[in-house]
Amino acid sequence: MGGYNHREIEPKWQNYWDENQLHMTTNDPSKPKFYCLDMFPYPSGSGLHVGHWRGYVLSDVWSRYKTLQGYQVLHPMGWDAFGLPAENDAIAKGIHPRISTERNIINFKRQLQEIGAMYDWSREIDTTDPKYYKWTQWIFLQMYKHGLAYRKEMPINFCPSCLTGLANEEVVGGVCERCGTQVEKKMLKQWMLKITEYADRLLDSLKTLDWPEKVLKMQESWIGRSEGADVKFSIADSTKSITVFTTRVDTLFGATYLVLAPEHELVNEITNSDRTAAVQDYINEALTKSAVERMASKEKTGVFTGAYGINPVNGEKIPIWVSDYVLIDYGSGAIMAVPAHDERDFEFADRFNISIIPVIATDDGNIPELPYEEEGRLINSDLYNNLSSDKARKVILKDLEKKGLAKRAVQYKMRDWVFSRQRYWGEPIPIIHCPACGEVPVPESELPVMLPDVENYQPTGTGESPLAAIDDWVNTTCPLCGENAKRETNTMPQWAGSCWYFLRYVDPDNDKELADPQKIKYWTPVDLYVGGVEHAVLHLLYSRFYTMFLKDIGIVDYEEPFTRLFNQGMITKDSIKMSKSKGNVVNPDELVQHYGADSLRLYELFIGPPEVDSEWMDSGIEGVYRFIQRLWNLFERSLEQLPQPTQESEKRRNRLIATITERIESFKLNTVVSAFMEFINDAGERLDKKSLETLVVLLAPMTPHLAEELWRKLGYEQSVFQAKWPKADPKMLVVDEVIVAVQVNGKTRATVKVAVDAEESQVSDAAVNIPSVKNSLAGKQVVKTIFVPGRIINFVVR
RNA sequence: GCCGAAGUGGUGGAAUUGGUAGACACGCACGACUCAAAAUCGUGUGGGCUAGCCCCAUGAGGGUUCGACUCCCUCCUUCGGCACCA
Repeated sequence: MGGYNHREIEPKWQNYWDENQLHMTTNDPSKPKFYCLDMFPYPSGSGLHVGHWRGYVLSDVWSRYKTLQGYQVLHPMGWDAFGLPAENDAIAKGIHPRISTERNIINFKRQLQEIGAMYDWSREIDTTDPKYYKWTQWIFLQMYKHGLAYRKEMPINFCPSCLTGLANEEVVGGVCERCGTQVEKKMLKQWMLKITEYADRLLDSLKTLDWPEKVLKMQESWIGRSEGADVKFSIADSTKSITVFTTRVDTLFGATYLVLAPEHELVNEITNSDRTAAVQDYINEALTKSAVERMASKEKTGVFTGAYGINPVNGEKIPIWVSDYVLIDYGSGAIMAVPAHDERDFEFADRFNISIIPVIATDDGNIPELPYEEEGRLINSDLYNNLSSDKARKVILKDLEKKGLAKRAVQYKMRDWVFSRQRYWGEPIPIIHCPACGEVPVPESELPVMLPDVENYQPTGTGESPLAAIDDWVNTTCPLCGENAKRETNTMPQWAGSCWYFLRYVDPDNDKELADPQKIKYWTPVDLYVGGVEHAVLHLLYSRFYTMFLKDIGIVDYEEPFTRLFNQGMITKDSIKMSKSKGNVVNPDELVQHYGADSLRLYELFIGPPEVDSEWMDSGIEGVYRFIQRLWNLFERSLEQLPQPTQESEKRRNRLIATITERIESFKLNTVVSAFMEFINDAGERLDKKSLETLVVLLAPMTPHLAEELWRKLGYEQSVFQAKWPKADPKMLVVDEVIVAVQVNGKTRATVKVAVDAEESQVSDAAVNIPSVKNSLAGKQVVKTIFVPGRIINFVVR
């Protein structure tokens, strides 16, 4: 007999699991499978803090729970190891990113092993391993061959600090998501992935996902589908025309001017000669402004081109302006402006004295205050007057369609994905540029295109990556004609490796294909995906896109990679996110040392509802540590002299099974812990053997080391994870006595203990005799009695 | 500005087809053990007063209901997302 000593038992069982390979994924096709995946981390130099652990504990609890339920569980871990921090480190200290990455991985792995997580390390993957990125490049080639990867000269978001182009998704509020520097627009020839081709599929199949509402909403609004029409405005005294996209065809009669984005290709062509100087000045100014400056300017700016368009519904001549409030990369880069019914147009028209014609009245026929953006009834619209907005849209569109002046159109906010980075530490894009043959994909047999060593990691900032300086790597021969050619020197973004990694875990060493089709079929898609909500759009959208593409080329047979998603909340300290720079990081290593991994695991669960942010309190872990000790002592006491099970203990035991199972299933893991605490508090001096056994198995997913130790104390020779998750006997869950609340006019005056199936009259008789109830009823007349069996009885009195 | 989530003791939180608000834990107080402390164990702990068979109380105000943390309306605060997307 001795006190609870985690320092002894935790290493012991970790070694045991290791030696007996208990965390290796089994291969028994007769069993149902469960694929439980963590978002793999970027192995940073700062190591893991208790906030990171929350998700890992959660997924581990589920993996162990499913194992106990007889599932064959795949629970792997790996490294999303390409990325800027390692590269910036390399620039600053001259350490090769591979060296620092390897060092960081060792530390991460040690920490993960210390929580006792049941990862199958034989399946560990690393996105920077050529054996892995060979397939990242392979997927790119397939996309290229299917016309989904293309190169385009375009103004992209460029971070002057990271010296690389960024995807739209990586720009948050006009600044670089990574370093917070204001991004600039820069014309660069970029590799793009045609994610917009999948826009509708990405939107539609959101419906099929068991994901947090919030994430679904974010993806939906990111994709930003809107339905409307392309309407053609011919240009007066010209053969050209301007097409605009609008969702409000019903307001066409109110269109009093047109606006082109400064970058619009027709601007120069249509500008009147006497306006050329003014227009040029305006464009030059607009183009040098950053995105932030463009948005920040309070006042609308613009310039008249001197040209006029013809409104297709009434033949009116309306002026054509240029303004930077129209975006070149949405719709056609041109709009029809309806100042009466659009706030932005109103502001602009007001400033430049352009006429404002209301064409929508409220449903009761009043002309509302302008700008009025709601729908209503048409006015000033010729033969369409009096139609509702909805009806008018259909009719006007139909009439214009007949004349070939409009057609139904759909636009998305989502843009194609800027896929190239001018950085070193990423997957080389497997393309060769040949003066004669043009872009030539590297033959699949020559993959991977290895990332060469360089002497200088410094980005050039010229639109070329540091790879461009390595002549013997860049210079190669064309796979088609054999003549001298050059390699593509851009690399892929960090997201590339994480788009498909869930597939690689099922067959990580395969060098013939991405993964064995049988294994893909058996294990994927992922049943439960656990990670932070910060990836709600970026990673999860890209990964869904990749999966749909892989379905189209026959690699997988489903559209969605992650059936169920769970976002764990952040753990804060002093109400702010933990970070090294804020100096508020709680290091798990010391806590493991002091309280043990089981206590830390338990506190990570107990701290609060797993999906919401929770504040870290050092005293909190004390509480669960004490609980574990009380539990341990209860075991020791009980084993000295085991009592026999009683009807009462059996009921409590079965109720515990039901409660714990239900709460794990519904992810109420904080209340799982409190259920155990209540059980122990009610247990009395000793527990019978059956109760102890049940308790140990139920605890095993949460506190695996402790459970394994106690399982041996109960006389078992095998791992507790070979045991079966118990099932509650429904007969034992029925209660025969309940406490019923007695209310008078809805106020609880007393409680009364009655048989569960007691009739109203019985409860009523017992209730009215309770002094406090009697007093409340005195001198009053009971007009109504509400009786909810097993819950309340309420006397309504007057 | 638009969309969404949340607001419960000193603290973290529990309670949902509307039915005893505050489980469980932290903290605190008192007691036991001890020379003492720590640890441990036990008891108490939403607020108020006139101390009861009382009143008030789930961000504020209203509503529905026999009964509201829970449903509806208005507002406040905090957090998250989007933001000149036509």
